[in-house]
Amino acid sequence: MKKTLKERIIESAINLFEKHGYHGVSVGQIVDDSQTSKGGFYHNFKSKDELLFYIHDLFISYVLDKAREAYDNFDTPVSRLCAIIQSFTKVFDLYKPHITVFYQESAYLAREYQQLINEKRDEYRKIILQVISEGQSNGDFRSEVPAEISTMSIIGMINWTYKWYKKDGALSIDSIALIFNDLILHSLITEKGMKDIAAETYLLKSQRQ
Amino acid sequence: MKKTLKERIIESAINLFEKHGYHGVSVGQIVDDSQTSKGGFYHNFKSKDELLFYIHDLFISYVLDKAREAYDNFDTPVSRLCAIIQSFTKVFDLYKPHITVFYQESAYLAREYQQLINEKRDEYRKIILQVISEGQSNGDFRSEVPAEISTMSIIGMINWTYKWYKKDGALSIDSIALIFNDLILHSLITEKGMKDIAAETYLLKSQRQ
DNA sequence: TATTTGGTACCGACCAGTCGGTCTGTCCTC
DNA sequence: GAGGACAGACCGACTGGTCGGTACCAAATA
Repeated sequence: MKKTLKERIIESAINLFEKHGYHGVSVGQIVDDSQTSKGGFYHNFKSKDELLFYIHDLFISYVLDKAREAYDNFDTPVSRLCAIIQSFTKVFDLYKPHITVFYQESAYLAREYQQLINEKRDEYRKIILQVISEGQSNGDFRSEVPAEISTMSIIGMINWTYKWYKKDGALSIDSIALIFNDLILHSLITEKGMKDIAAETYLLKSQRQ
Repeated sequence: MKKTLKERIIESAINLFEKHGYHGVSVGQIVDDSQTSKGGFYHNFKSKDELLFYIHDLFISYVLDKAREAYDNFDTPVSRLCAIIQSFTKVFDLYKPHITVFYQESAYLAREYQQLINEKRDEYRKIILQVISEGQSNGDFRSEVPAEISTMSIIGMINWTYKWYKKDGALSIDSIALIFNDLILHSLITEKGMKDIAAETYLLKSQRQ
């Protein structure tokens, strides 16, 4: 199937935005890169602002779906959390430019769009919070740490990946996801949680024992 | 001591940039807010770019100093790491607007300035990497996890604070710093490390045992 | 002491260029 | 022949930066 003009514009925009930032790229440049015209652009988008929104929405909607899926497909806090971490981390192979734009340029979203995005972002956060809270209730996760802070720590730790991850780097995104699982589980889990379920399957094997 | 015009300009700029982003604020607005003129501005700064650099440098230099200090004042991996985490986290009370600008707008730094900033940022990262590596060598930290990833995870987790931390929120920055210590230590430390030193002093007390 | 000099800090009207966005027109399809 | 998809010349607003000028102060001169 041939790419529509709209898709071509979005693709050009994402790549240019990732490199030079939203304000570092003019509509004229996007139009050149996607081989169209001002007319073609404004036929498909109400404004440059709306284009920025599209890019945001593309990513956050995808990642939110994945999180819901992960939640539904598993039934313990540990397995759910790990599934979410895995899916979240793996998104970087596919959506790194989107993510970069998402976190660098979201301040420039028009108010109306910002709200729509924030709702989805909050819902995403709530899913993680929910999983951690459930884990604290059933004793799998330590209760000394406020679930809100754990949630933000996890999100921060994974999101930050966009600052350093290279697709052709030494570590694949899958191994990075495993490491994140290991780090996060170690920081949250109780002794009970460790025995309770097959948590070891989510941990890296030690070379030392 | 009276504030110099340069200081006033920087202060205005930081606050405006935090709210509206670098590109959302014109030199004219900065000039109005700091009660000066275009002339006054360009007498103190070569360009708007240079002003952005100043703000970046202010923050990264401070935080780098603090990390060196933390390293020098302690002599075990665990205590050093915790001191760095503490000092890093506490910076948010003082420099949150700087940090916001630092991470949202660094893409727009001119190449020449970007390099200067990157050098300091890399040095900072190296200090943390060094501490973790030393801990892995002496057996305090687990060796299953690559030190590079642990480093980036820590940095990401703490940096992300700028997205959600509110000065008048439920948790003080000091308690947040303690929680970070707890989470990070749990994720890195070995059983030996736990016994070896008084690592408990850095962990939150459980309510359950 | 009174006056000149020179340098620094600052002022604000102004400019050239760029940007997002519009509008009229053309082609192509149904 | 009507309506959607796109082309591209064009516009007004605004931006970063300039430049001739002023206010002020300390040192030099008389």
